[in-house]
Amino acid sequence: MPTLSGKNRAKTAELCHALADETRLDILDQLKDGERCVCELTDAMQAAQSRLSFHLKVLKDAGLIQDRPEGRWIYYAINADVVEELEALVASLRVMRKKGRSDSRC
Amino acid sequence: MPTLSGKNRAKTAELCHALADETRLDILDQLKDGERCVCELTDAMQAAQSRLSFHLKVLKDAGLIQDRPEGRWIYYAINADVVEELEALVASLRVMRKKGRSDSRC
DNA sequence: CTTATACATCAAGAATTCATGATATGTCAA
DNA sequence: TTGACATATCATGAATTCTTGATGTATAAG
Repeated sequence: MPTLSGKNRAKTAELCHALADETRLDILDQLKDGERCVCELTDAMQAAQSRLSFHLKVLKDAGLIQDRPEGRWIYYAINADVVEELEALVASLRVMRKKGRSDSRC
Repeated sequence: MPTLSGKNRAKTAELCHALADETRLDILDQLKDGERCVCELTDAMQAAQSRLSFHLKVLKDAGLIQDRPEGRWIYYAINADVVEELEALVASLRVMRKKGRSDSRC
């Protein structure tokens, strides 16, 4: 579970960093409807193969996508579990309704 | 509304980039329970003032936080609207249940 | 066994991001 | 008006990230 504070904070930052690039958002948009192999992505997007490979690795290292080798191809798909964790993370940002100041002062 | 594709994609990347740093996650964690001025954050966290100011600007430019000047202090708070937009964005990553391959091929 | 295809990885450089220390701006108090 | 405090901004350098083109590896077809 990625969290704002504590020992998982670095993992949270890594997850968000994986989302912080337009090429990678494009990839996720392509994967939204199901798995795709790299050559399909290369066709659909305007990106050199090594560039795609680089970004797929960033997404995979962050845990956002999974790969499934099949013969000569490797199929990538969004990791549904991590998406649920992301939802929990964003939910933790919901502002407390009590606008209450703390008792600290400068 | 930040989206995966289309003209808001850059805004989405900016939002996620703002979340992709441990110092900024710390700041958001501090703001979770209500607004704080910079000096309170400086006390609570282990960060030089100029460093905090830099990261507050990143968060503010991305729309994640708002500021409210009051006398000599500036109070920062999480922007609830943007959090809701983030929730919608993450929801759009939910995997379609039909694992169906598309009709494309390599 | 040779060749083509799908993909990963590497090396080098450009661009961006971040940290730090110094300086600037504005507000309040004495 | 002088000085202290809260905060922003700037300049510099270090570190990280991204792109590109070249090379490596595995698989499959002929």
